[in-house]
Amino acid sequence: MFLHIDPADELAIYDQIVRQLKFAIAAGVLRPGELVPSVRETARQLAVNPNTVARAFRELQTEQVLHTVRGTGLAVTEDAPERCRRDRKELIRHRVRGALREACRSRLSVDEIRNMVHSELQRVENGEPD
Amino acid sequence: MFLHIDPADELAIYDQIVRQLKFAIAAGVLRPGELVPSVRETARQLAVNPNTVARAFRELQTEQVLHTVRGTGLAVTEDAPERCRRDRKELIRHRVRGALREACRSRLSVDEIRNMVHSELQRVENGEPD
Amino acid sequence: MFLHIDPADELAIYDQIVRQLKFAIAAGVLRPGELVPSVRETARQLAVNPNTVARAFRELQTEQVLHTVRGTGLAVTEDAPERCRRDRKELIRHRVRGALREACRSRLSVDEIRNMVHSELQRVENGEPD
Amino acid sequence: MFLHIDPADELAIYDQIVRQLKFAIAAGVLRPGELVPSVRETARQLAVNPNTVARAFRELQTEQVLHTVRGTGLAVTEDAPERCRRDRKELIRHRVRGALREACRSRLSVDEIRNMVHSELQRVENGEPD
DNA sequence: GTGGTCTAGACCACC
DNA sequence: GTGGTCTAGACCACG
Repeated sequence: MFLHIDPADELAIYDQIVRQLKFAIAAGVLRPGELVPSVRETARQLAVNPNTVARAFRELQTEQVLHTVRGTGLAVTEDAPERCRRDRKELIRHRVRGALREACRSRLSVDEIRNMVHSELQRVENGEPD
Repeated sequence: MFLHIDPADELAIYDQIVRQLKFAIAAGVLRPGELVPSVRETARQLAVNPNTVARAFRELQTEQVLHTVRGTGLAVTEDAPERCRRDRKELIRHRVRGALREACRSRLSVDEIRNMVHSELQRVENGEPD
Repeated sequence: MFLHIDPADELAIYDQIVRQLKFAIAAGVLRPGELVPSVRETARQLAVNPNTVARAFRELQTEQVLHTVRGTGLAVTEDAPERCRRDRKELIRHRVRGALREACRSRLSVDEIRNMVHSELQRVENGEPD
Repeated sequence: MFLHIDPADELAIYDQIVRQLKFAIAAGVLRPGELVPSVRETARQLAVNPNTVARAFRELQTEQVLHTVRGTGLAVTEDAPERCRRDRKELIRHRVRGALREACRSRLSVDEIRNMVHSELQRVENGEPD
């Protein structure tokens, strides 16, 4: 299973599911044509409300990342990987930009920002926890 | 006036006020002992409800950044600057960390992350818009 | 239901709610992980405005006594009992100290203070009314 | 000067003045017939708003502790000492009772309350600060 | 004039 | 259903 929910994350649960599924497709873990686990099964494994999973999958259908296969389930679309790779970069870029814009607004000096970014980048590379 | 509300910001209005006031204190624009503009006056200038401003100020009181001077108004506490400078850094660090953690989860390569961060850092330094 | 509002109490309604909830947790009536009654339900039962209850609960969140379970409600945190027991004692101590300090300032003799405290202590033990 | 204002006290300034004046009369520091300092002079010495002092004195007149001496000022009434001694005890008793009632409501055991009261009583006797 | 409390009712996102 | 935010407007005590 490539999904996991972090209840502490400020992101909505359905959004965590959406993103992680996109990331999995972008990374090639899930390939075009493959079926994703059913809403019920996913909800059970993540221990979340089925409505939440359904909402995530609905959103992915609207974005044409998933499509229904009648009587069978939901499958990854042909051009999902391309779409997801594009999205992935934009999502991250948007978040990075937001963080840096706030750093700027707070009047931290550019050097302070640089140092902070570098130290945090190292933490992340090393997989250090909070 | 050092406050302005950005309706497009996803942050709650009261939280925008809280942060900007802290930033102003951290930057020395507002000094210990000074009175902040009254709730009503601030609400008028920002064109928001007085309750919203009151909530922001109340929060700043529980964080001991402001304290009431009875019948007079709200004043900046003696050690607010230190507190605010500390808070500012932690706030930014938390946000940067969140952005980088998501980048990591997205399975972007470290190089891609690095490049993105650097290009965004330059944008911010140059004050380029969205 | 472990909450009740005393309109005669000089304490603000939201503060009565805060304290009673803390006392209930300190006493083990409400245990970690349990959901507290919803804002709307509590407001209905106490016949006060939901905003007032929400304010009380919000305060308990900033004190880390409650935490939100998204879309579900507010739950008692793991270390709330310890926190509440500590708070309870400090709250009472502060109030007792205030009373005795005023007694002292009033230039009542120590013996008079002693006697008064003892007689009041007995009243309270016996549950006598005002 | 027998008056001093504690800005940290939760009691209103005018009430602090009222009580301390009563306490001074109860203790015989101020005697019947004596003039109290003028509103202006008192306000100057305490560094508070003259309105606040005026309110305190007005209240003391209503309670017949002070009375106006035309063209001269405010004087302590004949039976003020008796009145003030009675008031003093009731004020203190009320406050002590309030503290103990809250202690009781908090479900602290009687022994815990006893211990706390005794330790605080000693602190006060020794004039220890907060 | 100031802040503090409370009510009433609306709208939102999330589960 | 849940909590969170915001608006509107009232009332209070204090200085």
